[in-house]
Amino acid sequence: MAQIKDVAKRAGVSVASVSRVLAGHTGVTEATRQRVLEAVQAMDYRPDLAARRLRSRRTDTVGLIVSDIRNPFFTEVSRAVEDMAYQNRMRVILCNADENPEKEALYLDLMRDENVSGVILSPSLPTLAHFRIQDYPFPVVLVDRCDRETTADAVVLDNTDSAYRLTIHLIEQGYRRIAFIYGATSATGRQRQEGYVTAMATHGLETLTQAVPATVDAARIAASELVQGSLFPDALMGSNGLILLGLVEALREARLQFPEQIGLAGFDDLPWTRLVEPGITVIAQPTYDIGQATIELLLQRIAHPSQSVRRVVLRGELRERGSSVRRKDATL
Amino acid sequence: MAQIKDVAKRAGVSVASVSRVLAGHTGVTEATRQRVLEAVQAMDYRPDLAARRLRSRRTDTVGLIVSDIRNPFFTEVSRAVEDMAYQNRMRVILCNADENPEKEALYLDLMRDENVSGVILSPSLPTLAHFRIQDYPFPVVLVDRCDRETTADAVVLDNTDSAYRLTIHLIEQGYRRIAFIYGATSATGRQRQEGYVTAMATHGLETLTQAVPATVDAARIAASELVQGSLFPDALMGSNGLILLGLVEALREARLQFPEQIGLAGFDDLPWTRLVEPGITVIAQPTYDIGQATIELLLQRIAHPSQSVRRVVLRGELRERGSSVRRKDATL
DNA sequence: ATATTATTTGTAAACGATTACATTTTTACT
DNA sequence: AGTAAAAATGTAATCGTTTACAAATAATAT
Repeated sequence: MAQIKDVAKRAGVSVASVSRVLAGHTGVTEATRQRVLEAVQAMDYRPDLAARRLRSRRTDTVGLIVSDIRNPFFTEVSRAVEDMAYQNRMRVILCNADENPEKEALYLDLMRDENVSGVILSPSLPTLAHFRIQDYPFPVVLVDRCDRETTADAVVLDNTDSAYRLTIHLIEQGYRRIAFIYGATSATGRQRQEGYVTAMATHGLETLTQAVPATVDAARIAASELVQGSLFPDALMGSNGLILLGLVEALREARLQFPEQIGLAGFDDLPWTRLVEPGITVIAQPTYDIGQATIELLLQRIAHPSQSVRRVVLRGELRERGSSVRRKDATL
Repeated sequence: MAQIKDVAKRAGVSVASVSRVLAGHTGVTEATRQRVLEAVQAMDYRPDLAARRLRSRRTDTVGLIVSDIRNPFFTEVSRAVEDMAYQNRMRVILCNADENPEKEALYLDLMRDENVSGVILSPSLPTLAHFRIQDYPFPVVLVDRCDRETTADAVVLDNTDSAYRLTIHLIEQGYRRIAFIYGATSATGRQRQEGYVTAMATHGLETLTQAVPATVDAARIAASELVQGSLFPDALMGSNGLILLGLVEALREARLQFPEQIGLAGFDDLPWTRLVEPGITVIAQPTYDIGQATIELLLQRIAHPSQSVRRVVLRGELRERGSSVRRKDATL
């Protein structure tokens, strides 16, 4: 492999000049720039990243720690982050924490070892509770999950508002005993639950909430018990795509038709929500935008470490489908 | 930050000894080992990875270049790869090529720059056609996609066989004019098409195939034309999960009920295939296993660069559901 | 006890870039 | 033309490890 000194020799300049040209620095004459570029081309020279990183003490790498890569929300966020990162000549190290605080800690340690320029993190609830930005030697931008207490850059959905609007929609459609099943491991689930509670309160309705681990199976089991128990909800809401999936499974098992026998709505406009007849009413998240906004915020923060803390809140969009149409016996 | 010389000083040994202990080398007495470990602990010493990589010329990093991260198949494969890699103290750089050969080339270059220990690649068709393992300075293991010509380690489904079995299943259920819609960008789609063709041939049936870009929309449009055209297929098959999704959308648009008016089957047992009444018959891929087998193969190859080329073929599992039940007018 | 070998330790030279600083060349101005 | 200032270039130190090699110590055989 060609080294910088070989390139320098061929171009008839010093290694410093080669380095300067490649770094895009000014203070190098156009003539030498051309000769260097030509030599680089001719020898197919590629700088050794390890050497560069050692000397420059920068890695131009960002870490992306997602809670659960199987959740399509995070898949799409990752895609956006990756696209933008590589466009900005940054590398991405992707880690999947599986909603496990220990894994999160492990990966955050790893990011320190890798000396990354910054990290994007969607923290589990325990991690978020203890999270202090100053504990880390790199900028951190939270995505999808944060709370009022944490002072860190973040990009999130308007969780409480969206849940509020979704709940109001159900109420307006005539549902009264609406049950809210939400993921207990994330701040997001909680905030959506708050929006639901607020909406129910404004109409003087009794709340019926159930926290579960954020998995399809857990949601299915919880929903099964709910619909077969003595509480008789007339509608179910799920706080995210996985949970919503579990709810549908439970309704299928219980042979309950929606919206005829029970209403249904939830978060995340996944492809299948349109296919399950007559379609499921959801709050759609602008997932790609969220990812894009997050990496942009991180890059800004890296460029300007002392700029004030920012929180970007994106609005969810209500998509009405058949699962929540007005009840025949509605009495508003 | 503490450096190795600080640790050495505190432990009262040379830097070489510290390095040896940390590398897990033999030839160091238990007493010094303890003192070093103690000092490392006390000072919270973390070796500088850039320096280590520069000197040792190894990165302990593998690259994972997937064709489309939105495809749940690759999500699950990534998960497995990541799990296993970190268990073996390896890092993973994940790249999403979006079925774009140029992006693939770009990322493969990047892998070279990063001096990775090895790469896992699911190549697009053009890349696969030109692929020669000796063009790369690192081991490459193909996943999901390879053909008879390429001599590289690979982990794949028994695509042709699975498609054959799935087609035979439909034929046995009484379907005759079966159309096969498959992704044109991957070897996988083609091989599955072959299996379909073979199965049709053994029963003397006419084939009806349609190659499309591997997206939901492309599949939907192609299927719409098919079912509304003059060819009158009595069943549709999709070569993967995204395409299958497009088929379902097309049938919904055309208001065609399955299996009553048209049969349906495809690849990938995605969560929603159970939910769309009465369930869709699919070939389930052992996705996590595939990922696991792939990274294991890569690690082996890294450890033994000259071992003979291996191809691991995993068997797909036919899951019969309502979308392919026997036609009333079946005349076998 | 001494010679020989095996083991453990230490010293110093890499690894391949970036960059501070010194030096040379060019430009601008009197 | 001569000088000061600015710009371009080059030299060599540096980043923090690993590891080849030399040196010291311990173990074994005579």
